[in-house]
Amino acid sequence: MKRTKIAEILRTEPVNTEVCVKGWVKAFRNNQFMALNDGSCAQNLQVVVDFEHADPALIDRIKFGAAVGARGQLVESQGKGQKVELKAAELEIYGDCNPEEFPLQPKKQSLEFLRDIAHLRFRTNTFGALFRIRHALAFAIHKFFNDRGFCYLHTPIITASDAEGAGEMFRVTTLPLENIPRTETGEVDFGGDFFGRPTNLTVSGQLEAELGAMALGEVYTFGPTFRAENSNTTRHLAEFWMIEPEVAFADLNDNMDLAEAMLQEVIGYVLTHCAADLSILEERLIEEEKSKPQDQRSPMALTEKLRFVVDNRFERVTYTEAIEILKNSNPNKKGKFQFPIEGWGADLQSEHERYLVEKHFNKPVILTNYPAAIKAFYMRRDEAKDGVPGPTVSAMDILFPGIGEIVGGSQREERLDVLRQKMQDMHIPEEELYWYLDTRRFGSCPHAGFGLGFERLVLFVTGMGNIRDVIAFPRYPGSAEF
RNA sequence: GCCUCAUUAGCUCAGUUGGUUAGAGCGGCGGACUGUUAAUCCGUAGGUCCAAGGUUCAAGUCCUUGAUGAGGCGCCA
Repeated sequence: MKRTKIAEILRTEPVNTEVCVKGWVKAFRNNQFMALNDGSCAQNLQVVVDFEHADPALIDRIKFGAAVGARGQLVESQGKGQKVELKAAELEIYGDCNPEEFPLQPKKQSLEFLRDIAHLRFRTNTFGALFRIRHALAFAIHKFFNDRGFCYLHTPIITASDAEGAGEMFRVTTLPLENIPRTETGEVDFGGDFFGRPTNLTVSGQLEAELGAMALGEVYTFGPTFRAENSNTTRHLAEFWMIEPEVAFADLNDNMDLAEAMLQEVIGYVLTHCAADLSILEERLIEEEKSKPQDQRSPMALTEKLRFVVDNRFERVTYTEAIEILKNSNPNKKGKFQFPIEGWGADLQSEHERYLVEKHFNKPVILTNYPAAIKAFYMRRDEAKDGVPGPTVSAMDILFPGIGEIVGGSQREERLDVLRQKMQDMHIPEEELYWYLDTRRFGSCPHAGFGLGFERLVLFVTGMGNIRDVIAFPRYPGSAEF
């Protein structure tokens, strides 16, 4: 008999029909009540076993974690806690699960322990909910761009340019590491390497996305991204997924509008489509925060926090205005900042960003028009402005409470002469990026785009604390298990 | 990479000023019960106290080094 997914059964409640379900045992109470979960939704289906007439050897194999199939009548439940249940006429054990060896237990287990058994943590309620939400977010992002006529562009994962300036890269090579070929001058001879030149894993698809936008108009990438930085934080991964839209004939304001609309729409999608999964994570968070002192608990529950982000405009502030706010802030005056605000020009530290987002504005903040000196070469130089001490670029960073920077983007420098000058100033070799400069030579136009760290978005939406817990198999310094 | 903290049963943790035989809850196992909701009740087993050195009559406890983990910072998405 064809199996029906539990999500389908709980939605349609086909009482008094015969159904077949297959899943994993979440609990077996009273020798009689099996809670079965097949991953299609957060809820379990209660399967009632006729223990008086069933084979005791079979009953004995119904253990936490076992894979089981059940066929029988779906009936209204006699007990409280569920509307319908399955009266099992036939049971089949697909895979036994020895409780003496199975690392998971039907109880709360720490996220750190579960990270060590990441191949099994999908089986927990928390990670089941989390990965369904992660999927919904990914889908909502594609839907958002598709609805607006964007073209999904697959940019290369292996790249030969190391001039992108987005951090340390992973080298890709087929050269024998135990016997590296050298040139006469002793340098590594990449002539015999697979691509005949040094190559790396991509740190960004942006430059290639710009090429696509210069013809397709509106494109976005959504792919794996790699950074070989020795970053040990709850917000960094060596392998993560990034969304990078790029829009022709768009300026910084269009860019901000797009990013804000996208974040609000995809979070809204999860609120309407993943209510049960969200409430599992919300409960988990509330439980976890019970052990924290009152003043360290979040002021809003998870769904309330998400609703707030969806319903309120993000605060848009220039870097120059932010410096003024920070300079006059209480923590700065009282010397509470580890890095005091000296004046215009320095990059903001995370304590400053946190103050702006979590204390001063208490909502997502878009910081714009940063000093040119602390931003990438491809960002568009602004016109000089009264009250702004130095040159700035049309950059924007979106800061979220608890996460920090979730989006980084800019209007791009479309003027060939200005771009070449900046590359020269920042020692970026023109010959390596001739193809990038060609877009400015032939039919250049104003355009803008941004990068969204997908795991940071998942982190925010699920309320998890560590980015290593929102990707199935995290890669970070010293860790590439599974 | 830097700073702080942690590592004791399968899991989560307690362990006093260095002092006899190392404790709990949950989980496991055995049994009872049988409309339960992380079922309940009774019983029971389970330990290289992260590793290696050191101090001491005596180390889970103090010191040194290392490993692993967590949190913070930097880099950034």
